[in-house]
Amino acid sequence: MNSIVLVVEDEPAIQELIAINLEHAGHRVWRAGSAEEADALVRDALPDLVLLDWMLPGISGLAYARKLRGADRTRRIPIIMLTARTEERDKLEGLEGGADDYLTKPFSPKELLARIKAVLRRRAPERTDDAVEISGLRLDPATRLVAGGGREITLGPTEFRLLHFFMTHPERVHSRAQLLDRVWGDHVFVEERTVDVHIRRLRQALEASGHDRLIETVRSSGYRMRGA
Amino acid sequence: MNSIVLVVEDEPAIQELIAINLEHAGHRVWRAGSAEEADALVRDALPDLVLLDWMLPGISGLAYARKLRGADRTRRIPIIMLTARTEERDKLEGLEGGADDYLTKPFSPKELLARIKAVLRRRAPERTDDAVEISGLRLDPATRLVAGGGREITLGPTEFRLLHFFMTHPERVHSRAQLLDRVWGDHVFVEERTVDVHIRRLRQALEASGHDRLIETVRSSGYRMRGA
DNA sequence: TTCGCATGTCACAATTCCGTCATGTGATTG
DNA sequence: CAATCACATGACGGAATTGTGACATGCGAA
Repeated sequence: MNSIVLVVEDEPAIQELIAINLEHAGHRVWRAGSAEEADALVRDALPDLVLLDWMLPGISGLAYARKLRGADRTRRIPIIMLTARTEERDKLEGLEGGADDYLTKPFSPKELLARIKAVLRRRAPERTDDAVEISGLRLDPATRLVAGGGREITLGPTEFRLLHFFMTHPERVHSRAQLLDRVWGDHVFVEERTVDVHIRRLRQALEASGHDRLIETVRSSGYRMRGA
Repeated sequence: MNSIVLVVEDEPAIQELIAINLEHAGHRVWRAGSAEEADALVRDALPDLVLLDWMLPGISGLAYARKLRGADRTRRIPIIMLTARTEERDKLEGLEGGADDYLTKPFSPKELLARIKAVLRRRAPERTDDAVEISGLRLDPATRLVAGGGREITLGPTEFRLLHFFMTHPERVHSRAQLLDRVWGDHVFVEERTVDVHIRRLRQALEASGHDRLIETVRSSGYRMRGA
């Protein structure tokens, strides 16, 4: 797993409790006591997920969620809202604000971790280290091994991440810009054509087992991996 | 076996009983009558496992478990909780608090030892003294002997621990930071590249029997031992 | 003390990988 | 059918990463 989670919570005791549990589960934790603090952190680098308290001094959690959803750079970050209220009304409002999930205090650490895992899997499955398999092509992040029909396949670091992303997001067409963003990462300045070259290298590596046909070119749009 | 076990128990008779049993089984035992005492010991050096009484004067066992889990330095230490209660609720809470296992008083020495062994095997198999063998390469912690295809292999202390760790965690990729953490141990201020040098030394030693090929470099990630 | 071994660090060599470009190829359009 | 467009491919120089030999240090045994 091992994701970076930004915890935005003004109550120190609760922040601490959450942080401890997350760290125990192998996540990296950034802490913020307010939306303003959180924003300062986000400006530097993007977390993989945000745990956001509903009630915050200054900008409210809900408002901050809207802000994150509003900006291109942060739109994709999964958000889980924390709240003491249990009313259905709030839940709906929270989800409308753009949260991916919603947790009512008090909650058990187990539940917290389960939700995080679920949300990450839904929104960013390439960040988990579960092995993926498609049509006899198997990729295992933990061992960093790729095998096609039994035979082992060697990939460079970038091709590995690229394939991992494709396999965790099959069927969908990804533009070069999207791929650069999600495989190369935030804040990179690279020619879009570079993607083509890496696609080429990936296909070449997959040729041995015939899995290169899984990577399809969608003219004038981008690339897509076949899921079956 | 020969692990260092920290026993945190306020009742002297029980502490004594446990300590004697553990020592008889070949473990080194540190004793503490409270969480505060335990903490003083832990500050100096890390035990391999903590036996933690649920009810303690001052900071409770559960709270202390949380604290251990909260700090980077102590997060990985296996914890077994001791309690007089048998209620399921407590058990769950204890496990959530981060305990690896849970022992209800009264328990037999045999059971205690078995649980310790099981927990160590699960959380830190490199701390048990079971012999390991992979592809004709055999390492026996008890006798500190390594043999490759019949021929004996001599290793320095660090290379031995490194190989032991690899053999107890095969296939997985380990980053240099992880290796430093788990092979070099606590309180190390060592360059990451030092790992490379020891990998080199280990490979050199394994060359004689051809087992050096089991240690693979995973560019941009770390190293991995082949399991078959 | 002196010797030998183990260790950590460095500098440099050897690889591998990456991003870019030039050019080729096939599809699309007018 | 020619012009154009989008992608494929091969090559290349430089960047990044890892391998390797050498050395200083520290520690314990002789």
